[in-house]
Amino acid sequence: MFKRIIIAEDQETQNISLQKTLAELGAEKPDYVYYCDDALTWIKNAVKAERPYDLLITDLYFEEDHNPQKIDGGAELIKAAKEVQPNLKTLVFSGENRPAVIDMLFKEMLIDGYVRKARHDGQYLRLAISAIHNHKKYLSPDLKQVRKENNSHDFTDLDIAIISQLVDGMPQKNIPYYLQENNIKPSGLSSIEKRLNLMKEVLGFSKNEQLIAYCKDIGII
Amino acid sequence: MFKRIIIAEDQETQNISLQKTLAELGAEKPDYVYYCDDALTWIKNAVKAERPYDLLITDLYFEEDHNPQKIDGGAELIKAAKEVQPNLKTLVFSGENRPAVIDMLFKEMLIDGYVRKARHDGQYLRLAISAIHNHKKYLSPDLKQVRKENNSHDFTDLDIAIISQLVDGMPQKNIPYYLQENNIKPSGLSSIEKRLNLMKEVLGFSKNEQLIAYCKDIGII
DNA sequence: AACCAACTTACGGTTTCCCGTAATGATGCG
DNA sequence: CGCATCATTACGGGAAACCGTAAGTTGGTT
Repeated sequence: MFKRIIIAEDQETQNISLQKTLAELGAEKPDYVYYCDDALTWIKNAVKAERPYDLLITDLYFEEDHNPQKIDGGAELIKAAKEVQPNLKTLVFSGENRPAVIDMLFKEMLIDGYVRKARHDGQYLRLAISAIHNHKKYLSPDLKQVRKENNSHDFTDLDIAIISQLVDGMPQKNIPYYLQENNIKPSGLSSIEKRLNLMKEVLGFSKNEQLIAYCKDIGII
Repeated sequence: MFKRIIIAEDQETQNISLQKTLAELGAEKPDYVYYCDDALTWIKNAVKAERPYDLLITDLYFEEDHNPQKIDGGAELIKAAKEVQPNLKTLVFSGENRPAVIDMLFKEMLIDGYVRKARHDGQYLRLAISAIHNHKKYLSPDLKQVRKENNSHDFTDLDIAIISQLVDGMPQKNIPYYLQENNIKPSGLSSIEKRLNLMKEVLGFSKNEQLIAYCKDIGII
């Protein structure tokens, strides 16, 4: 089993139950912090002291408070940590269930496991840690289902840019200027209209208002 | 301290940490369930056995799985539980932070406390349980801030009807027919336009899309 | 270079929305 | 009743969005 584990999780009760779950697994008492910056500091110090961590368990999203942070969330923390210690194993533990986000973590951040905060998360945490210890990847099973069900539109960067601009109050006819300035490729007004039409058609909507509400529901904005 | 507590929380790790937090408070070992229906069953049985619970701690949203439930979430559970046992104290423990939703819980469900799953939730849980034990209401402080900032518009039934229709895809010009059928008073197209303008002006918006996103954020739709 | 296919943009007519103004209706008070 | 005030509705010009079609671009193939 892992000797040295560090937990980055801002929610007090989650942090406690993570510690308890690890204890049941026979892991040594893990270190735990409530801020990303602290996590990186500890990881750096551990490397310097030649007692590096074996595993980082981190949430994705941390709430802001009166303690401003340089590192914004779990993804950035993983990136920074791997620069200090490339061989560090990483397990993400978060409520996030959007496939696009989780795919990115595995493909770009090269994380070793993802467990979603959901019904059987304790059990899956144990499986994940065991799998990672055996140099395997792990994804909690509740996410594989979501992927099948989700027969919905795949939102591209362009789609999200358009919707974000609408939500920010930009008139549709002015969005082309914004897209050009940000080097987003199709930037013509017709392309924007076509894109909006496609999204609404696929989802069975007739008005932008419906689309905005839907995007809020599934959390892409 | 409370003698008999029941916890309804589907997330395994949260459930564990709730139990641990309660144990630290000197409460007796609470009962805990992972489904709303089970919670109600236990509450009913406890009443029948004349050993009723003193406090119900529940999440708001429960994930669906292969175990279909009659009771959909924490709000319905509270309503059903109070029909069985009107004097039952209730504490909601959820990630929800939309003021409209939480206001509804206090005003309509008459809950005794709300603690948001966030940074210091363990500490606030202890304060909440203590406050409720002393027959006081409790709201975790991270939410009071949100409320102060929220210098917002007071949405009338008309406002909500208009916005709901837009979100359902009704063209603005057809909303008067809907309002007449439902006996909602000002139903002229001009009144609808004026109302939308007022809402947008107060909130500093220029487009309906912004308004929809805002209403989703604060939870009135 | 010529060609094709797919993508992107431009253009116009129509509908809807926006917004200011005016007319109508309801209510209260002397 | 007459009048004032406020809320609601009707109207019309102009702007924006919608939608189909045509023109232009790009990238790959022969």
